[in-house]
Amino acid sequence: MPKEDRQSSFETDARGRLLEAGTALFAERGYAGTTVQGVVGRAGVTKPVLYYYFESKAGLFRAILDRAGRMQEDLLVHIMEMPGSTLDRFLILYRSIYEGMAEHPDLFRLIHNLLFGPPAGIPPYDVMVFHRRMFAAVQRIYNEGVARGEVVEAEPDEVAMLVLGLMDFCFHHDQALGGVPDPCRPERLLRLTFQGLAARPR
Amino acid sequence: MPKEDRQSSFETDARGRLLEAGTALFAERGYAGTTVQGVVGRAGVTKPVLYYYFESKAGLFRAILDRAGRMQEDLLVHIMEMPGSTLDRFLILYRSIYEGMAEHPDLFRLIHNLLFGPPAGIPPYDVMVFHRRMFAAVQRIYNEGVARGEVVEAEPDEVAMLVLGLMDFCFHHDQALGGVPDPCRPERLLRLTFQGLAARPR
DNA sequence: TGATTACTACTTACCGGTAGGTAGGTTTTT
DNA sequence: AAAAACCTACCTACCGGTAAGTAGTAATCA
Repeated sequence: MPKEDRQSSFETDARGRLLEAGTALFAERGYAGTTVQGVVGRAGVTKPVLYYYFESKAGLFRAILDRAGRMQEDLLVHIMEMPGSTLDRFLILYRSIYEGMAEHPDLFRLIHNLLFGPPAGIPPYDVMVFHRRMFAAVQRIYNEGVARGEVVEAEPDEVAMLVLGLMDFCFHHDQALGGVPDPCRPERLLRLTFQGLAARPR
Repeated sequence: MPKEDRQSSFETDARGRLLEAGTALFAERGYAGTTVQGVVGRAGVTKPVLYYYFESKAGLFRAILDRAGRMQEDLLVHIMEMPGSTLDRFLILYRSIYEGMAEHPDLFRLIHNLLFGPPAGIPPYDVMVFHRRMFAAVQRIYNEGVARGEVVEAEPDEVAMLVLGLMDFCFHHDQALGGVPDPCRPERLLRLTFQGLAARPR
């Protein structure tokens, strides 16, 4: 048995490569479209190694998402501590996300595909937590902005949809058309949107 | 052989039910996650009937998307003829889309999932046409608005991302959380955004 | 007009291939 | 030596797809 499921200890070579290969293939082909054969082939190990570290294909999937969830939490904690105006903080959020994307592109694509792709056919997993965490963060930033009088009072829920929808769509656009993932576009769009959100001085 | 592929003639019972069942299952489980067995089971026919009307699982998939493409074209032609201010026309666009969603929910979910879901694992098909058609329509509406001085000059490309990203995100939100698909939310968000887009009178 | 032919729309029964998963032995590390 | 890390060889279940045959009906022909 793998050492107490190795939740936080060092990744062995094989285990880490399986996580990486699984992330890449799940992101590229979806869960159902990914074969165990393909994952172990890409990881350069044999099949039973996967079943040794993760009890099943679904287990590998869960392990990948669990790790991603921890990463997202860390990222958001870090962002929520940043000072600045509401717009500044949203821009920091965007930039951090884009940095994360640059560092772990496959992982971000995977989450994105899970959130926006077909709902069934994957092992039971609350993928919506990723969404809810982002929503909560955006709402909190906006509410603090309202308290300081920086932005107009609006349904925080709807502002969050605007801010996140914009970013997700840019992300999707970047990776659908395999061009350059311009990190400035969401910023420009956000500024554009903010001209309607920011409290206008009389 | 089925009469000249029946592109436009009457749908037999079996053929129509296969299209419907395929749409529902592809939308729910994705292409790879959908089995031919499942489709024919839902359609209430036997397996070779699928291969009789469509040459393969991929053929059924293509037939569904081809039909959807024609429907989208018709819808957009109809919308582009509508008069009104830029905001009005965008609102009409939103409402038409939401009406289409109410009428063919599975079909819209399928397209949405294909556009935003994992890229590989489906038969070769230019799913991006759905995207491009919407983009072109929004850009045209906006450009006409610019010409009439109704809206500020901005990259039409970026405005389209704003307008479509907003709607897609609302759509996604509606169907991810299985609640009521409030057709007014995208309208409210659009108005919110327009306060920054509309040319402000001096 | 009745018999024959021909076609559409299906059915039952079945492939070959491959999916996820495992039994059990072997090497490597501690 | 004992535990951990891995391999070869294999199993069962089910996948997409097909061969071959048939009920029902429309067209053809003597």
